[in-house]
Amino acid sequence: MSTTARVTKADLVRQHLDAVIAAGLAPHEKLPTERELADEFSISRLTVRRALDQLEHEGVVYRVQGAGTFVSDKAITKSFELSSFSEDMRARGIVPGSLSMSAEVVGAGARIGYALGVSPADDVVHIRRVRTGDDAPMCIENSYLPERLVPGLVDRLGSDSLYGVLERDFSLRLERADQVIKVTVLEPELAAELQVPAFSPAFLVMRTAFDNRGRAVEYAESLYRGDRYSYELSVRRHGRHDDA
Amino acid sequence: MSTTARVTKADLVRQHLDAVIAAGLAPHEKLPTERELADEFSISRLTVRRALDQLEHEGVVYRVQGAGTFVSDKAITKSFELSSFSEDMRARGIVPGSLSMSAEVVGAGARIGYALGVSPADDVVHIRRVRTGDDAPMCIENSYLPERLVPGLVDRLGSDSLYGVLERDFSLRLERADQVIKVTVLEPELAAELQVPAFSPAFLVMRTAFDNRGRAVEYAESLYRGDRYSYELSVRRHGRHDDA
DNA sequence: AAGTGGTCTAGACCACCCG
DNA sequence: GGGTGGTCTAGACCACTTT
Repeated sequence: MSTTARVTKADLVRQHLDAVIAAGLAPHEKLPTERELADEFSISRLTVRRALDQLEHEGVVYRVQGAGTFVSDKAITKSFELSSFSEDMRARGIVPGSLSMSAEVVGAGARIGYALGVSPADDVVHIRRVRTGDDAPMCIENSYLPERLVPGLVDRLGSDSLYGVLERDFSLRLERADQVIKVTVLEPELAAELQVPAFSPAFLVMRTAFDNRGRAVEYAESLYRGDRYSYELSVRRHGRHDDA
Repeated sequence: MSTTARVTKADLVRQHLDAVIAAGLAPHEKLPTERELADEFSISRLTVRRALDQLEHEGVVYRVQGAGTFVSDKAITKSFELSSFSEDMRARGIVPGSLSMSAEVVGAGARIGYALGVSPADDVVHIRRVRTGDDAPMCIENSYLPERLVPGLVDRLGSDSLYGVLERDFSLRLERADQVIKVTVLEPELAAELQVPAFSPAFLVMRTAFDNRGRAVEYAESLYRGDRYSYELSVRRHGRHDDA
């Protein structure tokens, strides 16, 4: 089904602890010690620690040196992830859809070329979509991808998700994205497409997505209607032992 | 000076690699192998991997199994971090300041009490500030903290940063925050405080910050003017070996 | 086939918290 | 002082990419 997805021992421990906590461990209750878990699963302590590292990273548990590992106080809103529009909507319990789509190959031009790190004269695939959530217009999205990385993409765009096509047909897996989020007000034409009053406030999101080799694969500018959409994200303190 | 801040061997390797990359390694250039670095520093490979884990996490390098570790393509907009307003502004090269501040102890009430996980009848410290960037109003911020966690806070609020006081006087270190970001338009009174036209678009940010034990320490509602402020963040694909 | 990163082991010592 | 998490070692085998 999914793509390789090797299950490690640390994964098994993490899932076990997820289940144990969900089954009824209250906030601030103590988990088994790392050495106990290592014995129980007949694995090394380091492997147990990798499982706990991830749970701590997600805010599910916290650790106190010399004392133990404990369940965090609050149920966590899932950490912010790179996700497609469809995944994002489903995670919110909204049914995603698409009103219209057009795709064509055009010259990159200065702005798009700069964002993707290609020459302004290079070809890019331009995809424009109006996305819906529960059948209401939600977002106008303009995506641009270097044609060189996705030859023939325009002919493969069915009703499938763009990210699905990228992974299946081009072995491109997006790993990271930089986003800049601004607020704006909608010009009458765009407001009409989103079925909101002219000059309504909206999010303007500029996203550059990169694959596992750090290559810019997609640059997208999206307008989300402000009355229906919100960003939810979880941030952490860094804690590098640096200076400056 | 700082708070303990033990320097690990992994930290030294990371700083070394940071410097090497900054000194002139181009995107997609190959770093030394993990085994070479382990020999060079006379440490174990696992320790080298911990340093590379962090650099990969920050988007500075990427790794390809069977091939090597490489410098990422783009200068990274630093991964999104929990930071105070002052830190945030300084990171953007803007001088932070404060126009006005008021602090008082009030009853939590339903909404604030719910956000902080305390009784609506409990006391909270309410801090209202108008924040400036390069001497222009940037943000109106209303913060609420459970009085029980920060007794006497109102008397200790000088010109110091709130987060600094929390750590120094109360040993509260904020580790994580959940944020919801919406767009809104500013009522005339608030617009006047931010020195923008009435009904200008703005960010409305609701943030709950937690300490290392997962206790809600601060709930804040902030209004950022939309013409001067933008969110910049970097997101990654998750890759939990889960399902559902 | 050789080399690389990914996972894992069975220990060790240290720093810290608690009874 | 005993137990806990934090760091580290010197190996090992596997999966993968490259030549």
